[in-house]
Amino acid sequence: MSFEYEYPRAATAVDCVVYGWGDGQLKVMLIERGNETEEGQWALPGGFLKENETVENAAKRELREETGITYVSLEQLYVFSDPNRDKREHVISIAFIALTKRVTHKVKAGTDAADAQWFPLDDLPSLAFDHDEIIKVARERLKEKARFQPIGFDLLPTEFCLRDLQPLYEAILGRKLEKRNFQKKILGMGILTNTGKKETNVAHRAAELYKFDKKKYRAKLKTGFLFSI
Amino acid sequence: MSFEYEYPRAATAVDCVVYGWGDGQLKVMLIERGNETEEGQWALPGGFLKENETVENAAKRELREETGITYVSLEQLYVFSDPNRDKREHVISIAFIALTKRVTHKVKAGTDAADAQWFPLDDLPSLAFDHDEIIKVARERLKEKARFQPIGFDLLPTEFCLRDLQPLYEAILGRKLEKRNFQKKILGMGILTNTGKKETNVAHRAAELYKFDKKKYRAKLKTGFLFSI
DNA sequence: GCAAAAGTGTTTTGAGTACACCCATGG
DNA sequence: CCATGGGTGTACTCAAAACACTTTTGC
Repeated sequence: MSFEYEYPRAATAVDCVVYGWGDGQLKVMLIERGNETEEGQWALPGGFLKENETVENAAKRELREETGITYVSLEQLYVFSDPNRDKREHVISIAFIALTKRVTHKVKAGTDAADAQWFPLDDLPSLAFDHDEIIKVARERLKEKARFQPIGFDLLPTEFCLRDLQPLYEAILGRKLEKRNFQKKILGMGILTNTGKKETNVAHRAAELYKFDKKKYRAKLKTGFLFSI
Repeated sequence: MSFEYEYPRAATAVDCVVYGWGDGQLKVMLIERGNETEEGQWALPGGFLKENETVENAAKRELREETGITYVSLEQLYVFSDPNRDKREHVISIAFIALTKRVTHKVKAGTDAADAQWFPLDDLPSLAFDHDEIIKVARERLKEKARFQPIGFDLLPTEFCLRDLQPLYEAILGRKLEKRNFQKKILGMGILTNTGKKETNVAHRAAELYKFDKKKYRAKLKTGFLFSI
């Protein structure tokens, strides 16, 4: 079967930069390409847009199919359209950033992917296509975004302590933060709820566990509040 | 002539939300569609991606062809990919935001455009496709972007006075600013150069003319400086 | 000289910074 | 009872906000 058009068309693909947080490091999910172009190379999860599908749905679908990852926050990152970015032909890629809480969940290689694995952001293998470029752009975006949007909570478990949050922000922003001021700022925003629970299995005073309160956050937004680190 | 592919492909288009500043108002450039789908409707300048062309170049080309606008700052806005956004078939649109200094320049309708015209942002005609949605997203982006990036200077002539800059920012941000504090903040940033020249033809004390100093701005950025209004 | 808008001084407030300290817990 | 890290108090600094004032210019 084949499809005919009056004018030439570039193929449309989606690629996802999936961030996770584990072992005190930012991580990115990569797949090892199966029986296709650039076989055996590590690459971002992604694939071609199907008929009558939004790019958002394509990204969700590919992520599920190739890595088993499902509930994540997805956001458009950038469009990469250099005619030579894919050796085969002109393929434009709509890149997405995804944030996930579950770095330890079972990752399952699927369709088109020989393997799927988390890699520390600062120790990545060589990548297929222009995916190193995509990751570079994504890294910048993550940093910018973290300054003014509460994305830290998307990378941590639902309940977390401030001792978990601070190193995460330090990793994203690439600089040290002062404990006291970080705590005052975050708690002072009034967008966290104290669960009353405490950390367990630590050899010192247990930290309190908080939850991000999306309702409070949205309400504050409407009154001109700006999250800012 | 026709083009055949193994799988179905959506068509790729680009659309530009071009902002201008004139008569104390934010304006958007629209074209009246010629001999095509939705003929006679007003729409954003844009069109289909050509073979081996980046989306950025396509946007530049369409802008030139349809409106005669050339040197502008262009930036990716968002990808609109609802399968029903175009009645004909699945067309995904890569939308761009463009800023231009020259609201009064000669606008020339060209290929595929019966007419091209500036419209005040708050008094737009009904639009083809999902272009009202695109403009809505662009409006939000402009506001966000203006908070932390010096885009105001892209909308004003190279030389301008603070009296011009302030109402522009008030229009973009949708709120009044205090004269003294605005001036202190902008000049305090150290990214403007006083040209030594003054306003002319005003019936009161002439304001000093400034230039945005891109070099100074870039240098400051490296030292951690953040533009912020 | 008067109207109009440019341009400047100054106080108050609150957030960000830096540093020092007390508290709870496991071993 | 001590090491470890959680949690708190507070002085200092500086930018943002609010408001009042002086200066320049055309008519």
